[in-house]
Amino acid sequence: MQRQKRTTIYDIALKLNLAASSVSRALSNSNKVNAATKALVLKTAAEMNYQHNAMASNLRKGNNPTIGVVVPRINQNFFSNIIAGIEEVTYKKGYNLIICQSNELHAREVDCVNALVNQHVSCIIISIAAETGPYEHLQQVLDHQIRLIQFDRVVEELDTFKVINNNEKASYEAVTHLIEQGYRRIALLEGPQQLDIFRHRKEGYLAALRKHNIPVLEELMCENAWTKELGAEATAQLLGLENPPDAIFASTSDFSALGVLEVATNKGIQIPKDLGICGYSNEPFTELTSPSITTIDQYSISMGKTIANLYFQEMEGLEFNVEPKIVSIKPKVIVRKSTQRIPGVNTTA
Amino acid sequence: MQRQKRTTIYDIALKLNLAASSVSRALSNSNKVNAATKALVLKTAAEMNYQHNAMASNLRKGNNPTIGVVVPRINQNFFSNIIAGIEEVTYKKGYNLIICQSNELHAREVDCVNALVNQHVSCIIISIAAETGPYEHLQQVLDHQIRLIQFDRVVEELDTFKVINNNEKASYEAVTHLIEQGYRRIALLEGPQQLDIFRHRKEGYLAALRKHNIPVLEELMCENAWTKELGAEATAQLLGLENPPDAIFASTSDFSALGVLEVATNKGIQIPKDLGICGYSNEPFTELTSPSITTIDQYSISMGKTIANLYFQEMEGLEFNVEPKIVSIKPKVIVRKSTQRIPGVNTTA
DNA sequence: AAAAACAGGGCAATCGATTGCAAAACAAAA
DNA sequence: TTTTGTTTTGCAATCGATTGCCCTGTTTTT
Repeated sequence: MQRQKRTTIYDIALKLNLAASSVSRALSNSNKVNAATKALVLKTAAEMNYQHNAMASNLRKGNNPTIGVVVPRINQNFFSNIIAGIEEVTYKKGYNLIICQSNELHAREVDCVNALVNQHVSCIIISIAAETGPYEHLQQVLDHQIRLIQFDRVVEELDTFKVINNNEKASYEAVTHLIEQGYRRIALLEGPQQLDIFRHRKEGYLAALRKHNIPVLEELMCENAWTKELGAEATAQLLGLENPPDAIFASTSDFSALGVLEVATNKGIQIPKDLGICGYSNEPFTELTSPSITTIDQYSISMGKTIANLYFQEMEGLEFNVEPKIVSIKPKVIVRKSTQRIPGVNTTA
Repeated sequence: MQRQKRTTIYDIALKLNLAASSVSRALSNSNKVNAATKALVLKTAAEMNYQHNAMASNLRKGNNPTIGVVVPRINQNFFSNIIAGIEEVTYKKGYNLIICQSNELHAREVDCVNALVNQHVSCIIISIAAETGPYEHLQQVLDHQIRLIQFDRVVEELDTFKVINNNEKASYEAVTHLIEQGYRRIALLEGPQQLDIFRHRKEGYLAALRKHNIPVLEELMCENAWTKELGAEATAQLLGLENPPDAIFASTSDFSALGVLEVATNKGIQIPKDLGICGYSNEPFTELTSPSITTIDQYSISMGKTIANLYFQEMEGLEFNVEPKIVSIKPKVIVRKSTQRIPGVNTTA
């Protein structure tokens, strides 16, 4: 494969009998070059089909206006919204976005992070995989003076910028809403407890129960029910109890809640009358099920923007050793039919 | 901001009293360097926290193992699945993925493409924006010897590799299914006709009607009904006709079909008995509505893989001027309740 | 008219890794 | 011991753009 050489500033310089430095200055619109020359260079560059070589430029300038993003799955509503939000901001700043997915695997996450460090990106934005492991790779990022922002699922011990949802608070409010609707035996579907977000959601659940003097029952808490299938399984089990729950809070995801809904519906259980269901994430489909599912919106697109802005406002070009900020976003409970037993009463917006 | 210098191969060379070239060879596992030295270099590199500089390397080697992807919207199910599929393949090949979204705007698409050309990416994968315009920017890509793969929404005139869905065929089959179910006055919700995909879908619709000797009625074809809102509007209008349709094929998207469903349901129309509804894309929610919506699956994740494989199998490292291939994928009609009037009869799978 | 300020442009080093070629070191063959 | 062959290593150019410094005219100031 013999690709013909691209036009470089030297080619332009040669043609115009100029020095490459002048061409470079003309192209970067420096004021150290005559307006006429500038125009000539620009014109010639266009004619010769010149394209700026970002690799060479970045190498010389020692910085790469690129941000790397590592998420568990690109095609998950929450994450693709986050990415869209980030892109919206980085695009305006002329930054590129390199995207990787860990597929929830720790080894792959490490791989992705290393590739990004090799690229000398300016910043790495990450939400860690469910399969956690040592976090040396993240420490490495910092050691290499690359900015690091963790979001949603974070390694708490690691002292970095973070953008998180106040999962505990959201969870607390969701459960409070259930209680206000008269539910008393509220089951919890938990996610993998090695992830902080799921621990926090559980804490919110427990806090709400305690606050209202409702006993916490071990039998009503199901570990690792974070897919539709696992949610369905857990539900089948819960509904088979001698004293089944009157509400299920699928704190893991709306998919899990969907599993709950299907099993319950198949059993002929009336929702919300006999069983309340609350999910998490405000996936688009929650509005469309029958009944529609109460859930928690995480403002994912705007969260993505917040993350990117954090970089540009607090980190770009500034000292490396500033005190990391932690931004906490309060998610919002979206009340829908799956939990509305008492028509008039609504939870706090 | 004074960031301390990163370790380079020169630093390692200095420390070990070697030449940089040897260090480079050791790190790239060349067989032109002694095993002992190799081990020593590797060890020292690790100790000194060395990280390979991809920018310098790519510059020297004159290639950038990176693929750029431009899509209208990152957070649209179809596209995020495509991206996930592409990533799956490129990750294994050690390629990076730069993602941009055009937001359906032509100017922004041009911007994104230019940025990718500047980066000297190896390949650009694109699905064009709804707001079309001149396609010089794509011609430019080819002029710069960068591989170009168009997918889904393509500029037909442009002679490049393409991965497309056989929209006409899919559409034909969907309408045929409607006819088999006894629907006779089938309305069509069209998308922007400057996009080839929507033209093809319309052709499939027309072909199916003709094939079954069903008259084509202008009043049953609605232009530009490709969002939920527009779909709803169009439906309201259609159902107000003296002779309303008995089925609506929302060839634009499932969102549009959702609009149809809502309006029809609100009017108390029985689905599928009095009105059949068919969407396009197999969005996850189509399974969840009541009734569930018949739609067309585009195998998006596997399509993403196909696209990436096309690059690696047909283009990477090969001659630039090979005859572009066009891969056509046949989407599949997913029959659900919104069109099943006759329980037994099913369409071809 | 001499001095100072400034505009415009060129020279050459630099960013960090790679690689063709040459040199050195060592082993094997004559 | 000399010659030939094979490893191993070093030298220096290269990829393409940027930038500090210097040089040459021209304009402004005194």
